[in-house]
Amino acid sequence: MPGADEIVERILRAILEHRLPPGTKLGEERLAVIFGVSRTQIRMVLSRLAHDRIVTPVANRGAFVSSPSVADAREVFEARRLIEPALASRLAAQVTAEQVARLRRHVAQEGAARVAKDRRAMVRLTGEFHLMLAEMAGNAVLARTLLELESLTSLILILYDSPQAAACPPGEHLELIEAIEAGDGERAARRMRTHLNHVEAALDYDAPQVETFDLERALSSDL
Amino acid sequence: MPGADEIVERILRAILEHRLPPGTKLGEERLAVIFGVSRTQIRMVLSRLAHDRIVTPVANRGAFVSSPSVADAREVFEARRLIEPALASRLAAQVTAEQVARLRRHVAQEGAARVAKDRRAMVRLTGEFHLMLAEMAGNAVLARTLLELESLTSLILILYDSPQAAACPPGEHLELIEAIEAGDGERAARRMRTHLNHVEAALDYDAPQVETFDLERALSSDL
DNA sequence: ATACAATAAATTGGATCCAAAATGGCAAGC
DNA sequence: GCTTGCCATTTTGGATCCAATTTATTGTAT
Repeated sequence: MPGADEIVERILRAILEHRLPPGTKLGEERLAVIFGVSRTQIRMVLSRLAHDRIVTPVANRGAFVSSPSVADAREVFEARRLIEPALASRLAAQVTAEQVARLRRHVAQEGAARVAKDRRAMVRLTGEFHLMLAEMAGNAVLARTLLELESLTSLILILYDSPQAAACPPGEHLELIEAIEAGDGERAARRMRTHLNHVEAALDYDAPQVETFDLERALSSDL
Repeated sequence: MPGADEIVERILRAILEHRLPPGTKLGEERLAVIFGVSRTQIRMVLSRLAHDRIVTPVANRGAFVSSPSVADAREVFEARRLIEPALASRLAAQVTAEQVARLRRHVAQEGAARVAKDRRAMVRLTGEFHLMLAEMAGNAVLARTLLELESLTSLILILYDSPQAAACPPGEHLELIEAIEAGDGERAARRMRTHLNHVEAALDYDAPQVETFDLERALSSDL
């Protein structure tokens, strides 16, 4: 029987792995039996997720996985462009050989998932790469913020990414590691910035990929 | 009877105004009668605040207003140095005359509180100034993050600021506004950075002003 | 046959209740 | 007189219960 923190973790992980698309209803009783806890705990969990905008509560109707609007998406990427380049730069100044090795191993896994065409693993690993950088940079406050941003990014990708486009362009993580390993903070920051620009540029804000429950509501109000 | 969101707001405001020092016990029943709601709501509120590290839960003993460690404090200021200069720069590029007027009015209030030696108002107003900038910059995600950072800063000031030192050096907010009004993003970012450096430099990380419960725990582990 | 209305089922939102742990006071003993 | 151990009280942590709103279903009427 997991605690509230662990349940939050597992739901976030499910979102990061694209197992929970935007608009999914998170019924309290359902979750309670899934995790083997009481509804009270679940409501605690949903309250926290709602506080981080990962979940959107609708009065008397329950909590739904959020469907970030285009405006939300732009804000998330803007925030990431602020935080992550600075984080990469900081890491370049203090990175250890052991950390570089871990990053390289991780990127190797990404490559393996890519050739295996395991999209779920790919999405998870690319997301985890960014979180790994944040943890290594040694600022827990920012790492937590980035976990939130990464989760929202995951939802944004489902909504606005063209299905065949990779979550992160292939070689860019490796180039980033090289800049970090070389201790070149300026270059690392620049590469992170362009990397994030590429990810956002691959989105199509005009064509949401999934029928969001916003759409459903729009339809139902049409009757 | 306020909702959970409003109660969170009011507790955060109390922290920003230095009415809730670090280490204060937040008993559930106490809060429940204060806000005229049931304990269930309060536990929701405390759960959210704990999730943001504003409050620290101790098993079977209740929730306490957090006492950020020196390491925590450094991380908070590092995060603010990352976010706020970029925010100021962004605002400089899009600020309206009406917004500038609001900022000037706010700084005037700060000055009035200063001459009136109303420390509580001063602390609240200087904190609100930074939050106001974040809101005007038009990124809700970052504004929320900054509210969290500002609350933690408030606790840090109580713990490590020398009592007579002002929370923010007098003229710097005004200089910042001038740079923003001039549309000079580069200068605005630079001034914000030096401003935050001044605030942190005024701290004395070696001499906590209050007996934190971290200290108490250090003593009790001495027995 | 379709649309509408009424009723039944399910779900959320909130409060109350119960057990477990901790705190504080009290008495006994050193 | 001070410390130590025990018991009562308080408080947290969790689950259960109840009311209110919503959703689904069924029946009826046009």
